[in-house]
Amino acid sequence: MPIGLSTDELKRIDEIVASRRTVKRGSTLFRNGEKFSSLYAIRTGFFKTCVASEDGRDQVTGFQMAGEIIGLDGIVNDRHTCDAVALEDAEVCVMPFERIEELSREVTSLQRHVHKIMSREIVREHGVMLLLGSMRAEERLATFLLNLVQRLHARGFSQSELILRMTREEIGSYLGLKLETVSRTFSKFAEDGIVEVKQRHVRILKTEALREIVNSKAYT
Amino acid sequence: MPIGLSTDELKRIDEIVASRRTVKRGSTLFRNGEKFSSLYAIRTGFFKTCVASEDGRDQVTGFQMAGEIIGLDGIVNDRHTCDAVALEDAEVCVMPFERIEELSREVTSLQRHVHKIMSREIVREHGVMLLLGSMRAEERLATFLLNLVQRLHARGFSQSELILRMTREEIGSYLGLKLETVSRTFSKFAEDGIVEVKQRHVRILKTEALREIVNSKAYT
DNA sequence: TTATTTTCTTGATGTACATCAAACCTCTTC
DNA sequence: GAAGAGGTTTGATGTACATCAAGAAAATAA
Repeated sequence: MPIGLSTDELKRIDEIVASRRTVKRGSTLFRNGEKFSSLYAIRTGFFKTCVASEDGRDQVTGFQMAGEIIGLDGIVNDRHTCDAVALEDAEVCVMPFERIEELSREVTSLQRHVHKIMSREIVREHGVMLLLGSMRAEERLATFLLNLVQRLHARGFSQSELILRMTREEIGSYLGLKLETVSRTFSKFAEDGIVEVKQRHVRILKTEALREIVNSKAYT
Repeated sequence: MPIGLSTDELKRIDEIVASRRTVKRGSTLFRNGEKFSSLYAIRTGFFKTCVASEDGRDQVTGFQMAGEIIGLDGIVNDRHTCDAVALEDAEVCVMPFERIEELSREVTSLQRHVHKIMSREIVREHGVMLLLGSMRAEERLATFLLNLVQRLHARGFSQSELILRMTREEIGSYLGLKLETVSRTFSKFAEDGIVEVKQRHVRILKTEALREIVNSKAYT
């Protein structure tokens, strides 16, 4: 979280965290319809967020990892509008939103930070809309892999190796594809020598090739 | 904008508006890459926002009408990441973001309001992701029409009649479809007696039928 | 360990939508 | 008014992905 704050400011921001909470793999941090009270900063673990339509359709709206904030959806209506499910055992910091608002009235840099987090999420979703609205299966999966590995790398993990914490079906839901298509596209990438895939373990052999796939002029 | 504020608070919020700006049909309010400085409240007119990928693909991320706020995308990086184009002559209130932040440090209700606006946009985009990720063409167009007419109705317009301010291609981009598919789907709805379509003029004859299409159990 | 479930892969087939193409309509501009 | 451009409709055809299905591999439980 920290970005050029004085030690005093940092201390105050620490006060935001009311408590910690652990979430077992497979259980939810919050659920659609539940009362909103806090934002959550992920300390460890991996989450997915998903929305459901009235008729039971499901859409994964994002995957979140350590250092990222979830719960922003709840602010508008004081109720959460999606589910946050832990894909591996996780620990989060509980940050009561009231306290965030209170403190960000006093600490300008925190106020700015909160705004940026929300704006970042809006921009991220623009990217997903672009992906869902105009990309082909290979481009979607390539984009997904590059994004994931980039975020992991920023956290000190490998640039080329990653373990997927989600199923093919969850990847498919996020990318607007069926799990079979996700699987086939992985196989295609493997055949082409772009990645090595062994179940959830993925090794990227040719990052550049993935980038080219993303920027392929195909599909005007 | 107003929601249970004291007259004093309202007066202060008025101070936010630095100026008004008119945007001619077809020209941009802001553009990807431009320096971010202000949010804009639409007074009159109709906008689309769109993002572009590096390889020139285009995706309409939303259509905005009177009373709605655009520009939130610019907050993260101090630069806009999408284009806002007027689809008809428009007038907006220019609200310097610095001033918004300043004032929302003092006026709690404004702070809350700003947070809600951003959260609402996040939730809206979740809905679009669901649409793009899991709906068929008819469901997408039905959802689109219902959403548009509902927002217009909230502004005092008809529940059943509307004039589209955007082309079939722009609708298609927003819905992840080609313009031909949008056109065909309109024709299909017309054949089924659900709507009357004459170019940009649309009259909804059976709102309920549209709702059923949206909630069709088809496509698990 | 074995049993059971969940997840993943791969093949055969089907379909919704894209693409290509031509004609028509509407609005603008001169 | 004529001429042109942009937008829309509709048909014929193609294709990317979904669906259906079956078997293999892991993960989890007994």
